[in-house]
Amino acid sequence: MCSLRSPKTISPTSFWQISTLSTTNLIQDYIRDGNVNDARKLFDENLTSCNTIAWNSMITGHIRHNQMQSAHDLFDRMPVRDVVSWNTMLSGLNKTKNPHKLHQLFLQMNRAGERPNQFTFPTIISGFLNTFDVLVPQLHSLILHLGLHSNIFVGSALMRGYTHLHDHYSLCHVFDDILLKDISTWNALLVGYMDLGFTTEAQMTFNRMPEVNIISWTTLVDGYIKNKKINQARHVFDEMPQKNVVSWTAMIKGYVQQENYTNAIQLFISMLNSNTSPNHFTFSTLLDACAGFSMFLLGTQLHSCILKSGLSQELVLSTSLIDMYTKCGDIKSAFTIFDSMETKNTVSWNSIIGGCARHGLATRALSEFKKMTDENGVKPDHVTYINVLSACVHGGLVEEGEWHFREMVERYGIGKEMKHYTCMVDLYGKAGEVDKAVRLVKEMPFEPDVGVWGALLAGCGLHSCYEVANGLEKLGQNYSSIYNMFIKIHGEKGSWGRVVEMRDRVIKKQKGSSRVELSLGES
DNA sequence: ATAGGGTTAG
Repeated sequence: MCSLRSPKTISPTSFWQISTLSTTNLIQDYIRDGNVNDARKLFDENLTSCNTIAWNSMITGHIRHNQMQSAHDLFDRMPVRDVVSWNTMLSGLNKTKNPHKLHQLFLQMNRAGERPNQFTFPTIISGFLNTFDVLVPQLHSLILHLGLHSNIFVGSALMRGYTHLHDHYSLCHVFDDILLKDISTWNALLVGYMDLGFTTEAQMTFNRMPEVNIISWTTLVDGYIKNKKINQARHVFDEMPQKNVVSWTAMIKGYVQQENYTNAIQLFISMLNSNTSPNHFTFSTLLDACAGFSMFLLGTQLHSCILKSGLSQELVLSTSLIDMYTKCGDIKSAFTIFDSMETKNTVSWNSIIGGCARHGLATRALSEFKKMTDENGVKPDHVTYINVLSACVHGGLVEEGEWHFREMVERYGIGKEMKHYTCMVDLYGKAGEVDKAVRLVKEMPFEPDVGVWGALLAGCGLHSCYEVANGLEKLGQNYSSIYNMFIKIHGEKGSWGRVVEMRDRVIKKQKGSSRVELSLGES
């Protein structure tokens, strides 16, 4: 018969165990309530008696509050790490979107002899997507080796991985390997089929699913949109038993992509009428349309809606608004929003610098860039430099442009992309240094695209470099839109025979020309 | 104490 022990019979060791246990429980309670500070205080006070569970809980608490550095410090100081400690750290790194550190920690885990389990793989696979996609089959073989392939979470992660690799066969294979499938598993198959362009298979899958939820419906709608079948998407959308903000936004986005603004706006109004509140995704999508097509009035109306909705502090939305205002020609409003932002990220700075460049405010663009990097310590990315370089183009600042072109690589390790070369070619071309532009095109590690040719020829046209343009003619003949530039140059020279010849080629080749061609040479 | 599906910005 078991009875409660009297305090007298408790030995020092069990006392120790009890106090450890209650400390651990208290820490867990604090963390569950979102109170990291008190948890940490208790943890520090009882540091020597804390067990691995207490350490792990404390790490989880820091990660939940985005205190990755504190989490890392604790992890490094831990006397004993178990698989949960490693998994928790991995998921923390995954949350902060740091694939390289994630990769390193995973390798470290293996080196330390800790065997990954069913919690490890979903985290690392999702973190590896877009960066280490190639490792998916290797991870798969490790998973098979450890006998984790039938796990539902591991399987779903693998399905996403193979979708990214466009491996239709393995996608189905992994799906079949999952023993007990739930609705998320089926949804992952839907996404996979849709992303790989198998709309029929996706529809068939949807039809034979044991149950579907609003995510399955939305996946189907979005999948049809991604595969450019807007009418099918709308058909499914109309059939939906209920809709939420995500499904409305997906459908609106579909129309925006089709440049069907009438339907997009009508749908937005129906959405409001159905008592679904738009969120920042919805507004962002609509603002993007306004920015792309200079719909200033609609843009300002959306701005009012955003102010009323209380979403105006959202970083993404402020950035979309800045972009809309600069592209609609109202740089002043753009700055008003920009200056009122509490936190700014790289994209926010990019949109204001790009806005200045577009408005010909080269000096302002460059001073904002200085503020961004030197005063605020925000790291520029490849888009920042496209904007900085195009500001230099507008200002005719050749030497400054060259300097930034070098700094980009040497100081920030950003690789030179075609767009950056296009800016430099444009910069040299406009400044009359056509020879330098030609040299740059020749030493560029890419096949020049239509933008590079356009920039180069615009430079030739501007400075009447007949000889250079003529020498380039053969090279650029795959691009029909280039011919207009030749017509101008030949015309200036009075070579009317060549003009007529070119014009004939333009007519022959320019069938189905698009907006892109009209905007040649502007970037 | 740790894990997976659908819509954002240049």
